[in-house]
Amino acid sequence: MNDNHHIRRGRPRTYDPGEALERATEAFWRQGYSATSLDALSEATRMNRPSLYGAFGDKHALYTTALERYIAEGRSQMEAALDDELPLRDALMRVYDGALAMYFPNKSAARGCFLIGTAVTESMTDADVRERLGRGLREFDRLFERRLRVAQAQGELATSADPAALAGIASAILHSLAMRSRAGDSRAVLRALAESGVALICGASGAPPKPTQRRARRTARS
Amino acid sequence: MNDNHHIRRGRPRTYDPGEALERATEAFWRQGYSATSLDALSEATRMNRPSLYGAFGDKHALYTTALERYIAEGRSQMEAALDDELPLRDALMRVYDGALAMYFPNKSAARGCFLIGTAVTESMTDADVRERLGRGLREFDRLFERRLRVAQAQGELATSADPAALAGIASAILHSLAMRSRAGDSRAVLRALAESGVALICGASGAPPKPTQRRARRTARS
DNA sequence: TCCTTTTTGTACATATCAGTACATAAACAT
DNA sequence: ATGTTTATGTACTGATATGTACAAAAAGGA
Repeated sequence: MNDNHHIRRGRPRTYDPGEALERATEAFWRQGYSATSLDALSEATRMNRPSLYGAFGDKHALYTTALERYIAEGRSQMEAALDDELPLRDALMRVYDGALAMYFPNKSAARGCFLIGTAVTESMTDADVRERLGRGLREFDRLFERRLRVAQAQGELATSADPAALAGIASAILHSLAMRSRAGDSRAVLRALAESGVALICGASGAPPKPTQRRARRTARS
Repeated sequence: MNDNHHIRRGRPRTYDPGEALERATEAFWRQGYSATSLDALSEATRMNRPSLYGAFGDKHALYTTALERYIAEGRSQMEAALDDELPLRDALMRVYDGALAMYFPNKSAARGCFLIGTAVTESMTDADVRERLGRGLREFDRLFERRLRVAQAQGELATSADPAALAGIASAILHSLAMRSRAGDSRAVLRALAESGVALICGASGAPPKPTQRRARRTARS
C-alpha cells in the first residue's frame, strides 16, 4: 500500500515492520491476547509505545493484523503441501508435518497453534475475531476438500467417498494436533495420531492401502 | 472435606459454594482466564471480594478448582454416554451430543468448550494448568479406547482395528467440535461432522454398516 | 447478657493497564 | 543554514487490576 521505491522523508524507522509484526505475533502466541500487555509487545517488537501505535494502531488492530497474516500464511503453506502430483497420503502428511513444525519450534517449548491459543479464546467476546477465525477454518476445510476431490478423480479415493465429510475429518485431525500440542503431548505422539488419521481417511473407502508405491493391488485387501 | 452435619458457628454464608463455583466457571468460560477480573467474578458469583478469597483462595486457585470440576464432570458424563450395552455408533454419538449440548446452551450464543476457551490459552505459561489439561485429555482418550476394545471384543469392530489409534481419532472429532463451536459453526453442521466421524471410525474395518439393528450381516459388504 | 466465631461489606493500597502529549532526534528539501 | 517531515523516547493520565485491612453484622455458646 505504501510506495516503497521513492525515498521517505523524515527520520528513518529503526524497526522492520514485517519483523515487528512477527515478534508481536509470537508474544500473543505465547501469552494469549488478553495477557499480552503493551509493555510486552513493546519489548518483543523493540518498538516504543508511540511507534507501535503509529505503525499498527491500538492493541486490537495489531492483533487483527497478526491474525490475518497467520491465516494467510497457513493457507499458502497448506496449498503448497497439498501438491496434486503427490499421493494423497503424502500430501496430507505434508500438511500435518508442516503444522507440527510450527507448533514445535526448534529447541523451544511447544507453543501449539496461534489460532487456538489466542483467537479461540477471544472469539467469544469479539465478533470480528470469531468471523475471521471461522472464515479461516472453513478455508482450510475447502483446501482439504479440493485435494480429496482430485484424489477421487484420480482413483485414489473410492467414488463412494464423501470428500466434504472427509475434509471435515482431515481438519479435525489438524485441530486436535493444535490442541494437544498445547497440552504437553510430544511431537512424536502427535505425528502418530496424524498418521493414523491419514490411514483412516485414505483407507476408508476401498482405496489401495499403499498408493505411495503405486502398486496395482486392486483385488486383494490386507 | 467439611463436616456438614454439625451446626456451623459464626455468621451464616449467603452463598452456595457449589453454585458460586458454577457461576465462576461460566464467567471464565465466556471471557477466558486473563480477561476475567475479580470484579467480574464477584458479580457473577454474587460474593464480595473477601468472601471469594475466603472460599476459594486467589483467582488462580479458583480457576484451578473450576478446571478440576469441569474435567471430572466431563469424564463422568462421558462414562455414562459410552454405555457398553449400546451399539458403538450410538455410544459415540451420545458423547458428541452431550458435548454439543454443553457447547450450545439453551437460547444463548455458543460458548464452546471450557477447556479450549481457557486452559488451552493458559497452558503455555502455567505448567500446572498444562498438566491438568493433558491428564484430562488423556483420560478422555482412555475412555474412548476402552469402549472401542469392548466393541472389538463384541465383534462390532474388526480384529485388525487399532482401538488406541481410533480413540485418538474419536478424541480429535471432539476437539474439533470444541474448536469449531467457538468459530461460529452451527450445531447442525457440527453434528453432521460428528456423524461422519463416527461412520468412519465404525465403518473403517469391515464392521457391519448398521450395528444398531443387530442384523447378522457378516459376509456381505456394502 | 456478653463473648467467641465466622461472614460480610466498605474502603483502601499498590501495581499495572491502555493510550497519548510533548519535546527531541534524524532524515530530506530548498 | 533553515525548514519540513517523520520517528523516537520520556513521562504522563485516568482507568482498572489484584489483593487486603478493618469494622460491622449475624449466628451460636456460656
